[in-house]
Amino acid sequence: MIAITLPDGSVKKFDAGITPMGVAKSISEGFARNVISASFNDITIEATTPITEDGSLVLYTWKDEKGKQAFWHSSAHILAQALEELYPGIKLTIGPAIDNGFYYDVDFGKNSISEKDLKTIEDKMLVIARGKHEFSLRESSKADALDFYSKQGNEYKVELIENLEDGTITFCDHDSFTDLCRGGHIPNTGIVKAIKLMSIAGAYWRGDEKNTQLTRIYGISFPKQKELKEYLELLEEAKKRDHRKLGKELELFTFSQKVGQGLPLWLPKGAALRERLENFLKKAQKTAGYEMVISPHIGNKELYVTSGHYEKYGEDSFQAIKTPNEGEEFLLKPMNCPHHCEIYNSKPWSYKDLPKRFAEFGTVYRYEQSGELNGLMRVRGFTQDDAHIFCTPDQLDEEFKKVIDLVNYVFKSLGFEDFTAQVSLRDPEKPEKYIGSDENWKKAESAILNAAKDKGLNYVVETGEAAFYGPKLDFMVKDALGRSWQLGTIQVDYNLPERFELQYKGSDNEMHRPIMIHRAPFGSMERFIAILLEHTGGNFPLWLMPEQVSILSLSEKYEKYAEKVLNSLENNEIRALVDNRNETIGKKIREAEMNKIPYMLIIGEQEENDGTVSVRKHSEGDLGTMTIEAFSQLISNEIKENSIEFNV
RNA sequence: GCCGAUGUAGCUCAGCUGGCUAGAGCAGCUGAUUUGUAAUCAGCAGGUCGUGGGUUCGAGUCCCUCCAUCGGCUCCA
Repeated sequence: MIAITLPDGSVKKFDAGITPMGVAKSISEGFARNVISASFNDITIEATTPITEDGSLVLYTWKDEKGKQAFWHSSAHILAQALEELYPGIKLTIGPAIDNGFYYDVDFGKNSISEKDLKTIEDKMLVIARGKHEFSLRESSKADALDFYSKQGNEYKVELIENLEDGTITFCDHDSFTDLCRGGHIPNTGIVKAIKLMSIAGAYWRGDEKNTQLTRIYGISFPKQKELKEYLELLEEAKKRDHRKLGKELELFTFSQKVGQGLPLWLPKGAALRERLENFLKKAQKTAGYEMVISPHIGNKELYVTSGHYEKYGEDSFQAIKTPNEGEEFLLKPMNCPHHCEIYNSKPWSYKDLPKRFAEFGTVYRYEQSGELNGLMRVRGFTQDDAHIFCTPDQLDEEFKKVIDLVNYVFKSLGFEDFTAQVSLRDPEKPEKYIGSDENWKKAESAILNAAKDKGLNYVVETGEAAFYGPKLDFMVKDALGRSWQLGTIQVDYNLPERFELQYKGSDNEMHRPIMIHRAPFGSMERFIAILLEHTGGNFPLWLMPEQVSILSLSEKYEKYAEKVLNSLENNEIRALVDNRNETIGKKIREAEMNKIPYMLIIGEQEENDGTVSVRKHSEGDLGTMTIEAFSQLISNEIKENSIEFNV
């Protein structure tokens, strides 16, 4: 007999060799029908794996993340089988489950497939699934495994196996198909009822550009047809919140081929929105002791030779600007920090002057790969809400924490509750990728980790993700499709102060090196607004709205009164426009609704006589009649309720 | 940059296996209408079908080049 501990803490006795499915059945037959995967002592196992010792068992259904992973991973096996049957001679590589579905990377050799072929593959997969073939894990010796794939000429699987230890290698069989696999499957293929292959993409073997490019097929599957339908509808809904679509509809920004790809043009409403965001941050930064500076869009080559960026920005970047002066070169600035270092260097400093916090909405230009450009999310010219803090080593921890406070304030004010913090450290195995001493890196990394812990941030640590000049703390937010984007960033830098020979006089009357913190709460205005658009669907907080109120006159007869209402609102700093066109009120309302105007004021004879306005709220409807003063109060209350004070 | 897809009026889209002057709705303009909570009516105008080549008696439709956009990969200061 063995003792099995269940998640609720209860312990049950079973004969050795009981399977998770057996345990599930002992709980209830109905529950057992839904169990598709399990983990034993925190190791994922099959629902059919016999258990031979005491331990704790968790059973997973489709509703659990782990269950979904097993489900999708198993679906990848079905995809692989379908591909092998349809395209004999292909080489399979890896096929994992991902957040939303699964993929399989395949080497099609000389052949290639296109999206037109997906339907055929899908149909084949469904036939396999309906066969209700059981997945069964089988151990194999390393020699046998190598032999199996060598015979097939599959160098990818051979490479994978070579990196595995003998005795830990398993294969998974179902139907006539077999694949190298460490496990984590559902009991049989029949549980997969609905399959949709989403897209085809190129993906490099082992994620390295130098390797062969494989064909990646993305798919998703569900235990019920209805769930697939719902998922596809969800994707359609997400498309409505696409910032590119909303940006066009709300006339916020545009792109022009003549201007160049990745170079956004801000339209009046977008520019106004952006200015409002900038002012919001400027105000908080003033409270936090920042000073605004301004630097030019280009800098002499020498500036970037000093900073170390010159050699880093090679042929894959915007090229240097030449002048009539022989040998003179300027670079379009890819970042603001070198300029700010020179601002720091404009005069000598005492430790009593520090910290100095120089802030600038600085526009930078980077030649991002064409395939990487994406609306406002990733562009070639963008404005960072940049600032550089120059401080003494003693001040570093506190300054870092203050920046976290500022970022928290910004995110909270704009309703980004759902973000993750990521601490990016260097890859200790590739020191050649980074500039700066080992000792300084260690100091900087621990400063970040301490601050993140102290501020109670919910963070993950990513090794090898650091900037080449220092470790960083990034704030990641998801877009409408669930893709993660970096917004705010805080980076410690020991390198630039060294390169620019920054210094200050300490209390000991000796010269010292300050430490530099780069930080940008928004990250960039472009990406931040893109994410804000996708989160709000264009229904920004009232204080940010380009147009807060639309005054809709019932007919041209009420033009005078409309103007009076407008003046009165403007006196209260409410942004409003009059719609005095010769159109029906229904049409004016419809257009205002579609333009997401927060409030509509309908005015006609009655309102003019009573000195009132009839208020309609976006997507909510009629709020009734009130005086202009009462309405102004309503607006200012709403703005007040949704804003937070920033204190240091 | 690489893999796959897309590119027709300001916007959203139709145009089947190549066949006469390329269509619709919305937006725009003109006129009528002066309106009570999500589209008033009528008329007009608007496109060298992303670009450049090619195949063909004939190309929006087929082939190639380039450009841009989208989904991924790689990269990311």
